Amino acid sequence: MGPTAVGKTALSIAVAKHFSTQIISADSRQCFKELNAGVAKPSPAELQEVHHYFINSHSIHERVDAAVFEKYALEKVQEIFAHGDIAVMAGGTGLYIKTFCSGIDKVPFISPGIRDKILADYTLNGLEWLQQEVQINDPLYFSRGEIQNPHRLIRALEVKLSSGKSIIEFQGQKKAARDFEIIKIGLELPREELYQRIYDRVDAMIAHGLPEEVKDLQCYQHLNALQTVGYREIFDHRNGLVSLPDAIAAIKINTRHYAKRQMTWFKKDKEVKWCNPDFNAVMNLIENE
RNA sequence: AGCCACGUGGCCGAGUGGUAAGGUUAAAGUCUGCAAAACUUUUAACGAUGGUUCGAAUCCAUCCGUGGCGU
Repeated sequence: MGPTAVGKTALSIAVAKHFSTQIISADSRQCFKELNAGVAKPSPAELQEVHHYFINSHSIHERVDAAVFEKYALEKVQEIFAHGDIAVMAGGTGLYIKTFCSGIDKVPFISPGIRDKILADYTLNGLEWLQQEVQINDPLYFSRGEIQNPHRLIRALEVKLSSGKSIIEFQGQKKAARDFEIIKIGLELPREELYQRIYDRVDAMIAHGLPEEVKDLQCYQHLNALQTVGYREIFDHRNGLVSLPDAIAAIKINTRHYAKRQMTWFKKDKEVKWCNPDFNAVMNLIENE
């Protein structure tokens, strides 16, 4: 794991080849086959070298979330273990990695209708309405949860309306047990170097046709999968809100913010062993475990 | 060397006499079903000098700077 552009892809391929195994990507955007120029997937040649799961495996029209990933990745890791002892996971989506490693609290199934209704009402009536609904229906969450955060409020509300119970009652369940060992390795670079790599990557994405790709996806700009750094900013440009140079500058800033959030997330996990994105350094960490 | 306008935090920007909105950047952080998402916190400014006034970012003068017009 590690921030975007730190060098996870190349390193994970080297490690997977060393162990003659395969890779499960843990990236919430690279799984979409419709997204290419903006999400820094492994190249076709790299995909040829080592088999990757969760790359191009889903469509932007499907719902993909942490629970979907958990189920998918657990299945695939068993397939890999059928042929060997070691599997490699590589990615930057902290929540997905966490869910794979220790599970996610089980919450009863929620019918799609409930969520759609809440979303529609929220879009129409705004945050205050949402807060009121949660206050009325789930005072427990309202007193303890993040009441400024629409996502969390919507989640709390759908769980309450669907199950009759507060989402808080479902939280804090026992961590899932896994029947394999996990070694967590974090890749890091000095901030300045990482930022330079981010800038270079963004310029490369533009050169490799991100604006054209975005053009073709514009009719899907409302989909969650398109709420993605690189795509949103170009949508803004295409919608006449900003110039292309300004959009590119915004992509660089937003990618930096993203990288920072990733580092904040990963740093909290004390099980992570940190090193530079260097093959020998990583192999040392693995052998010491 | 004349006329006009302007000079507020890194940037944008509100504020015409009562002690400085907001946005953005930057920094730090939160996180169990949209996570490349969403959210939270923090820092910091009235060009300079002098004057009027109980009180000036707001009014006056001079200077400095920027832009425009003129020459």
